[in-house]
Amino acid sequence: MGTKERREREKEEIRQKILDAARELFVQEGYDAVTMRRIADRIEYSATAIYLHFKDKRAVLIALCDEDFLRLARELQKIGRVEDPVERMRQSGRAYIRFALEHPNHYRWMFMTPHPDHGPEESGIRVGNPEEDAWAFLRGTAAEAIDAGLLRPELTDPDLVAQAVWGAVHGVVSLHIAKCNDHWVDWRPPQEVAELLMEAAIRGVLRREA
Amino acid sequence: MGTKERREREKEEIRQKILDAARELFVQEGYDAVTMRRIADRIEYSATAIYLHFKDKRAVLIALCDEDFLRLARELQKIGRVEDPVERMRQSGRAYIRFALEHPNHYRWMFMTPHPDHGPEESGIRVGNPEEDAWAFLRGTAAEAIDAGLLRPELTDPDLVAQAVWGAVHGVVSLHIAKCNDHWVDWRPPQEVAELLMEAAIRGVLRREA
DNA sequence: TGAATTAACTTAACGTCGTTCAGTGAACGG
DNA sequence: CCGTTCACTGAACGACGTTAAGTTAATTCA
Repeated sequence: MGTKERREREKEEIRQKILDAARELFVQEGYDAVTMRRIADRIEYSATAIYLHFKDKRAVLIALCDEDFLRLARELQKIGRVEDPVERMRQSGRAYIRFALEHPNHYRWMFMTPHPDHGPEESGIRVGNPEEDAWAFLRGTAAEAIDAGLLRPELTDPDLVAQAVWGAVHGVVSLHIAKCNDHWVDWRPPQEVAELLMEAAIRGVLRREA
Repeated sequence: MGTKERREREKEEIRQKILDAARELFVQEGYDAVTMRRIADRIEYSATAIYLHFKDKRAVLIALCDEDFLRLARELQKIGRVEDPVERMRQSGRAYIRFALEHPNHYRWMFMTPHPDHGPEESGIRVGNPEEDAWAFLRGTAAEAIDAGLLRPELTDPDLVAQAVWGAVHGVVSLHIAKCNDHWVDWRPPQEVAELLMEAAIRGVLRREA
């Protein structure tokens, strides 16, 4: 009587096939190439079949990037065991930038594209769990730095600090992704720019000079 | 015998009408609302008429934002007379953020959307002229700060420094534009985040503490 | 076993989009 | 006054996301 279970398993398989096809298109040719019809072609189904597994195209993309939010969180988690919160932040920044440069199309969709009301309810990630939620990891690190008295005394809001740190690395890397083909500017490697900015910001945020 | 001149004048007028209609749609309803057919409706022409004045939709958007690059450059120019380059940079950052928050749709298109090979040749702005080119203004300010010996001695590349500064303000403001509807994060006002980050970065980049 | 139900899937279609092409009619030049 | 040029239009093409109706096969129940 395991027919129901088998059906669910098969349904899950197709769901994953859709996501895999979408990811291939997304990575290789970018957002515009991810078309219901082209996804369907790759998995040898009709375009409308996708609607049996996802509400609409947006849901496909959200599910796709859920997987990548998880991957990002896991990559940050790798360096979660660094003792000094400031050093941990530095290394998180580097990992974040590596992630963005390795998956620019995903990064664009995840962090450079507005998603109307994309609340946690539509996602499978548990908010606040640092193993799944990269933001919780960053915020937690900032809070640790504050609690350990490492930062200047006027810096007491971990959200504010974490958002500033995020803004710094995001700014450098998203500028690079959006405008690296812009010939107005003589671009420097984003890693170098980010290293400079992070180092300066950290120095400016620490309680005393070393 | 001024018929040719009159024709050119009329053509320029329609071009401007197209841009104005496109801007209205863009500001009020965002990128997706800017449709050749909807632009045409507003100016009471057929959609194909637009192609007599612009190569394609992309050209309309580029021309539209050219005007806004100019506006941004002019707003920066207003504070161009601040003596101290560091203070000038601080105020430029604030002006930049104000611009982004006042024109989020334009900002998105200008700085958060990749434009394949958008070189200066397609634009009417003269590269390097700080009155028209905001990037030249920023880079120049960074160069001044370096030349005046205000920055730490290892900072010798004005491009690197200027790109870091740009990255900082861009990061905060673009994160806000892209994700302010994201309920995962308890967002702080972008002005506050940017102020914190800028102040920290500046402090970390100056040669000595005040 | 055979009829009824359910689920997965397809085909056809709608309305939108950017863009192209074959006209049309008025203004212009000789 | 005739031929040309010019701004412009309407219909059309192929793509898009999405919906509705129909088909087919597996499952359930009598």
